[in-house]
Amino acid sequence: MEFTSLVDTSLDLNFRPLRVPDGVPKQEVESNFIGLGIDHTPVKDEASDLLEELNRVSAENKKLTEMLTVMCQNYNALRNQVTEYMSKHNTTATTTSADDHSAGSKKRKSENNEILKSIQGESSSSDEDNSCTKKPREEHIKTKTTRVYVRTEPSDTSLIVKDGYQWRKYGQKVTRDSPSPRAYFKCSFAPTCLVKKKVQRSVEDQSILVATYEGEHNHSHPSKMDAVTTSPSSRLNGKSTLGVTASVPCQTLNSTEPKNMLQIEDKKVASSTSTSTVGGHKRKSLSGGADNNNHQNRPEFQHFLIEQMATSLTKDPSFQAALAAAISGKFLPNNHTDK
DNA sequence: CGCTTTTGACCGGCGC
DNA sequence: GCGCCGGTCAAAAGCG
Repeated sequence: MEFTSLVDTSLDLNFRPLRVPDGVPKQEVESNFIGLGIDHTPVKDEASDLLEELNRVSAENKKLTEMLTVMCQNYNALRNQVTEYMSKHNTTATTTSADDHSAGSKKRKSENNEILKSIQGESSSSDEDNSCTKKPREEHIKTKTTRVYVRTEPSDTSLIVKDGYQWRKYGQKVTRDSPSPRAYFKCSFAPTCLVKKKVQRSVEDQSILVATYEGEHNHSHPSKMDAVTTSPSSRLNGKSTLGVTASVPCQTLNSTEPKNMLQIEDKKVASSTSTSTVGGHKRKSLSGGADNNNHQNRPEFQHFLIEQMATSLTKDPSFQAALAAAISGKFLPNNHTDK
């Protein structure tokens, strides 16, 4: 992505509420009413003003929705660039995800193949994404696998990753890959939702939870449907909070603790990415965008990048709402109904 | 009482 | 064919 698009990402958020949208000047609207022969009694004037205000707000709402969509896309691009930038500034970025799994003594062949596929692109189900293949299996359900790394408190021994969705734990196993058990979750928000989640502690850093999401939610994010009340499962543990909607094209981060989110590794787009390890944790770097290295290495750009990210977050209404909820919950624990 | 979590049993795939 | 292993099931326990 181009550098200029980064500017658009957050600057568009600084919308002016009183701005007349869609290039319809306010006075033109007024003249339209005049042209329709609307009587200019005070009551009618007030009604027309309200109508005009309603139209303006509706149009503005529509435009904001579009802006939010663009912002999501730009945010993803920005995040990828940051990830790439960080990976290039870490000389320890040498190992791949396959190395990550090689902690276990003996590796099963299929597992290695799966890892290899995940690096190269995707498992057989998403090989159809390559336009060069013409297999009739394109109607198969594409199981989208997303991996999320979440840093938790060292004292937190639970395997709960709070992402806003409702999960029901249906199993726990101790695998050979890691001494810590692996927890299996199913999405319990919608009975028809078949999304599964595996949560396991990182081998290198026990304070990092590795959540692997399989499938896509066929429902909207619960936090979007009810931003105030939290799900029962999400109330259980508020230590590692993040929001990831892997099912939507743009991964929306409604995180109240953005620093907890270390990485989102989306296997579906892994064909254009390569995984590497930064500081013991895997990082994703895009294969493209290397021509931006020069200005990305400059401190000005770093500062600008940080400012842009901060601006994007602080201007984001959802982030503000989440932050307010988090703060009110932190300082006023008895203020909100907990049950 | 209903939902969630726990946990041992079971199943199927894979390697030898 | 056997054993290992990851994933899933389901009954029991826990919890609000």
